[in-house]
Amino acid sequence: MPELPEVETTRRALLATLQGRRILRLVVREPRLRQPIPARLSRQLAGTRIETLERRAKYLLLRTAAGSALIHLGMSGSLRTPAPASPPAPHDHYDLILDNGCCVRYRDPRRFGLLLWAGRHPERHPLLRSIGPEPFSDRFTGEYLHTISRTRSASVKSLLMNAHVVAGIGNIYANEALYRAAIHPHRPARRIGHARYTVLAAAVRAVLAEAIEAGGTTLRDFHFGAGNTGYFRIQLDVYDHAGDPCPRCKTPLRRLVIAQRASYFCPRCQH
DNA sequence: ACTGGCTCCTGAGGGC
DNA sequence: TGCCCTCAGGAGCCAG
Repeated sequence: MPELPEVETTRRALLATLQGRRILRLVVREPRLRQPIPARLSRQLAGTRIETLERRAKYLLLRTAAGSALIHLGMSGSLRTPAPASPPAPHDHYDLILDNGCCVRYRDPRRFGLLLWAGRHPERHPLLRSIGPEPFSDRFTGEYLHTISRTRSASVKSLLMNAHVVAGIGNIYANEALYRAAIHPHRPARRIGHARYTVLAAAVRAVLAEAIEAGGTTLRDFHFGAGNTGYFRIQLDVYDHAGDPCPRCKTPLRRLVIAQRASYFCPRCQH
């Protein structure tokens, strides 16, 4: 499941392939993603030059001279550069064909992803407009979390996973960051003080940075992965480890469902 | 203004 | 071995 580190790794892997190239055409085999791929998108992209590939939250922004396309990988999406002339596999929904013959191919079995046109000011697009600060930005601090949480009754884990509060933190890294910060996922957000939020903000950045770093080391597999999903994982301390001993204190880790999401934590370390 | 529940979809994995 | 059922998850949307 692509979280922010996987999206960032995809961006880095594809940047050199895409930057400065002209798009010959977009080939759509299956437009039915979470929203349909707009019929006019092929026309909007054809012939235009790619300026850069950026990331905002878990969205990729393909910036071209004509405007930006918005790409989301959903739950099971991946972008890869298949070997020349390799036929599309099942769930390969679209290809971006470049002027040097390169092809960037999107695969997404569950079709939760998106490919949309966002025009010349993608930051104003409804899907991007109200997203919170990036975890690596100066705005994302303990003070920010403390301030925004004063009036909220939701759990701290729900707060972390709320894209309007902070961009790009999914279930896996929310669990891992809370474990590192020794905060119980179910604790009401308003009942956490400034100092602990500072620890949490640092933990969020650390766990994401490590995962991006790990992604960098697996870039080759990620590009051309034959048969594998293309995703990677850092060593996760708690996620999907219910019953295993806590790495810190050996107490068996527990699983709890919070807001429909599996939550893993150490009942002794986290409070 | 928030919050939790629902929804899209398919593949993996457990149980029998 | 094989079938069936459940579950997983990103995030927009909706109702309360």
